Amino acid sequence: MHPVPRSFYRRDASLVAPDLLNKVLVAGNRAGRVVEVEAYRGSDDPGSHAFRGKTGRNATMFGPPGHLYVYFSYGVHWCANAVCEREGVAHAVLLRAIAPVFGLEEMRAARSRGQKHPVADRDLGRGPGRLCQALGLTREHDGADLVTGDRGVWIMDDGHRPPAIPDVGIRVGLSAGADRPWRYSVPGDRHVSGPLGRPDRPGR
DNA sequence: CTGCCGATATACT
DNA sequence: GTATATCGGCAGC
Repeated sequence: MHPVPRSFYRRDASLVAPDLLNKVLVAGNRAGRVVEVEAYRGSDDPGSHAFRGKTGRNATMFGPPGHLYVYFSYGVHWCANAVCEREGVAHAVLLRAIAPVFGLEEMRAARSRGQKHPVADRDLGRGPGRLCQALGLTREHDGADLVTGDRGVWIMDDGHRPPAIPDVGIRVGLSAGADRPWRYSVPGDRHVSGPLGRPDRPGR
């Protein structure tokens, strides 16, 4: 069990993304296995926050690889990405879903606040906003180093390999760049969000 | 299960 | 003003 090294991230996000499947995302005393991701390729990708250049929000994407880019979405939810490629090239991999591994009750407490019913295990980390809520990731984790764990957040390799043949599909919630097949997930895993999490549905 | 709606920060027209 | 890398509640099936 060791942190994924910096060199892992210093590549095109569309190559890093499928390799992140089955890695372990750790935040404090909570952890989950990454089962769904999307690649965003900066200035080459009209679906990327970085397509039109650097802003206050996306500055972390332009920094060195192996750091966490966290942004606020729809004025409601946080979403977390692993920054890829060398400094100045704004590639990133959106962490879309985890299968909870450790700290389930902390996750459930974080996810159930202000809700009618306690959240089921399957829904703790199924979706990018839910993933951040379950792990307690917010603005204060933007820029965190995933290799050194300077803010208690790491991506670890426990020897569990990525799927030999991941499910591949189009990215969720975009209009610009919607045609690019840069969404990857672990086949058959029930913690995957959207159509790929429901076998024999469109999107496969 | 599906579809619609509201919440509302950030970036852009 | 409009769009967005989302989610939860509710209506209806």
